[in-house]
Amino acid sequence: MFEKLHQYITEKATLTDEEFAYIDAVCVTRKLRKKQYLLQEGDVWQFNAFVSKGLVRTYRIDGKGDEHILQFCPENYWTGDRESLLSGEPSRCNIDAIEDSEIILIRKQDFENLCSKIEPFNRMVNIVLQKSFNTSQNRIHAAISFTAEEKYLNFITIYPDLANRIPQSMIASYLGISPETLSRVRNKVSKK
Amino acid sequence: MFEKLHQYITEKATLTDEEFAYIDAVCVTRKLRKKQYLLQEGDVWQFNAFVSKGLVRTYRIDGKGDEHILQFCPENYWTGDRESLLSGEPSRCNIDAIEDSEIILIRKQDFENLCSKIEPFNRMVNIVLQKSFNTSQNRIHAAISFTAEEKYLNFITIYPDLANRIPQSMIASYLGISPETLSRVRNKVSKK
DNA sequence: CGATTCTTTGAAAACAGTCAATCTGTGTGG
DNA sequence: CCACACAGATTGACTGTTTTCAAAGAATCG
Repeated sequence: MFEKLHQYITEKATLTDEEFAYIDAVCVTRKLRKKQYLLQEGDVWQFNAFVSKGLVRTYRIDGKGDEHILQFCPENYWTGDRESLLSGEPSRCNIDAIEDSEIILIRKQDFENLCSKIEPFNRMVNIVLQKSFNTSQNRIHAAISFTAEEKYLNFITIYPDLANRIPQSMIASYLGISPETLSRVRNKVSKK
Repeated sequence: MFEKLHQYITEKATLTDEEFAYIDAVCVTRKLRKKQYLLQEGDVWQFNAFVSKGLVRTYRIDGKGDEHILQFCPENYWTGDRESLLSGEPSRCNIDAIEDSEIILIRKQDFENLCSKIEPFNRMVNIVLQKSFNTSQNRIHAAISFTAEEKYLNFITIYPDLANRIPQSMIASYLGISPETLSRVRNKVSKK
């Protein structure tokens, strides 16, 4: 049932069978069809979510109704809205599936129990969080330093696998440029 | 000696005198004059750094030699380069003082020991990290969604106190716009 | 003060965004 | 299996924003 998550954890920490059993006991699977929501703006997000299959996106909608993508999350990565999770406030984000996906959900309280009960799990989670932070910092650097072309080239070198799975318009949204500009940039780049 | 840090911790966790003593034992103070470096690109960063007084900035230098500011860190916040700290690789960042500052440094290993020895400290650190992540996400949203004017207005509403302590050119660098554009934006805003 | 740095302002150029039309590919229903 | 509809991508022309470069004007610091 939770093989993907076991495999993921095994690569990063050493757990006993009993500890894996603790984890399994609090995991819930949710299947998402393409375009289906995992979280809608206004709801309170209460989970840690591990994507075991597929691909989801997190985005916000601005005053003009435009979407801005904060995160793409493929299999073997964690997603959710940490802001709502931490504050208990309604989320400003939406999460939905770009591909048919499978998500493993662990409730906030259960997750915290796992962390305090299973020290290697706790360490793993902490390192994942630190890496997420670093990833964010690097994205900020790209967003404030790069031209549209550089943003695109950076994206496809960092995420070569994702580039083919995501509609261009969403990549544009993620990079903070218009779909037309992205199209032109790609055209220009391909001519080199 | 470390009153500011004690005060900070006391607001977020409950520790015994003995636990405070553990912390004090691994703290090192460093004073920084304005413009002095705390970290230079190429060096490995090995600390968690608490700013007890003053204001520092973290920035990177791009291929053209331009600076791009990743973080402003005033008193009562943590700074450093988590990327280098986690990987052990040389840092791509510089950290220097915008004002004369006092920094409390805790070596990586000592910090981890504190975390495992003092559970409330560990929890506090984890929450601070989560909040830092959320702050980053919000900044990404601003960077990819907002116009220059919106970025500036957002900045001064989020950091009203910092706005006066930081040269405009640095705010521009932080926002990813040119100093001239920021000047024009401010002019325009002040006329409303 | 004088020197340096920071900020402002103007004009031109580069860049990215918008709007509208066309093209492409995909999937669906007849 | 084809025709059609639909969404996504491309292209062109235009607009608007932001950058760049240069110069002048403030502010700051020794």
